[in-house]
Amino acid sequence: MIKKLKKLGLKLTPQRLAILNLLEGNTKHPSAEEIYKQLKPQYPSLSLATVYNTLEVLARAGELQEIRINADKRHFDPNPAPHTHFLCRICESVHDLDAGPIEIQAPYNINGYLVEEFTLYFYGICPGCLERERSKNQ
Amino acid sequence: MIKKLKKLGLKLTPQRLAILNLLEGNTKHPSAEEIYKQLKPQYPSLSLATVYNTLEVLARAGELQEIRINADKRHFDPNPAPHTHFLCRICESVHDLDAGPIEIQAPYNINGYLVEEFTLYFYGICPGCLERERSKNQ
DNA sequence: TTATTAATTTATAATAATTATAAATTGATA
DNA sequence: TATCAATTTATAATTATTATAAATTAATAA
Repeated sequence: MIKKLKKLGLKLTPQRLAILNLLEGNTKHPSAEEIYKQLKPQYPSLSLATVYNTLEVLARAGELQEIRINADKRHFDPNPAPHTHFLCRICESVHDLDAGPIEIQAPYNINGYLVEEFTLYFYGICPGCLERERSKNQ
Repeated sequence: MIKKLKKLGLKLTPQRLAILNLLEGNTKHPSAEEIYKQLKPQYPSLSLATVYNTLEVLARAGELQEIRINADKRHFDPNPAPHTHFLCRICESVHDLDAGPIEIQAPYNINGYLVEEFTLYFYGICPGCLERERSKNQ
């Protein structure tokens, strides 16, 4: 990971390492604000702008991916490989969701449109909220 | 269309009729701002808030659909039936794009997640911008 | 080890789409 | 035609994100 940053010609700053470290293996798909709030106690000088800058740089370098499943805010996934996501409309959590093989392979041409990438997002209710609803309605 | 509004218990206002009329058969997928600017000359008292309110009401009634393909702003489509869209990263225009049959049928359950709806968005370069790029690079 | 410098961080302001508010207006009904 | 709830309107508030510019710092070379 450190090697990757260097390879990209990026400076190794404590802020970047902290953000990378927080995201490593993280399956919660946090927003920039959430990342900021979680790191702030440990890095009191941390600025929200730095979080945005770092996420932007890392996303452009292909080290993570931005998830635009929520109209209100972006979420971030340390796994840059294309895969599908699910947004719960009750608790607003974002989950990985394997919907089986998806045959779309970008880039390709369709009706004269050059398709470079695509997003497939699922919306509904997550298992936790389904359970909670079930308990309530008893 | 007028019948539909009445059926929904919605008042028949000139603003609503104007917005519906503008969208009818419109394949440009305008944003709220664009709808507002187009109608303002003819309806000088029109407020942007009214455009948002009306679009919200009509979308909730299933008379049109919101397209969240662009991170910056929503677009609106008079066709409420599920179909796929394309966003050009050069001119930012939104187009209908038939990507062949999509087998996903909401609602259904996958891994304990209740999937109620999904979106499939394509990103790339539209035919017009491809042509323009081609001319430039000659 | 230290000086240099370009990259980065930081605090803060700006932006822009959307939503909330509350007063004024109006469509639908009796 | 009067009534009233629904709607419109102007405007302020909200909120995520981006821009700005000064201060700081990581990396490099002397």
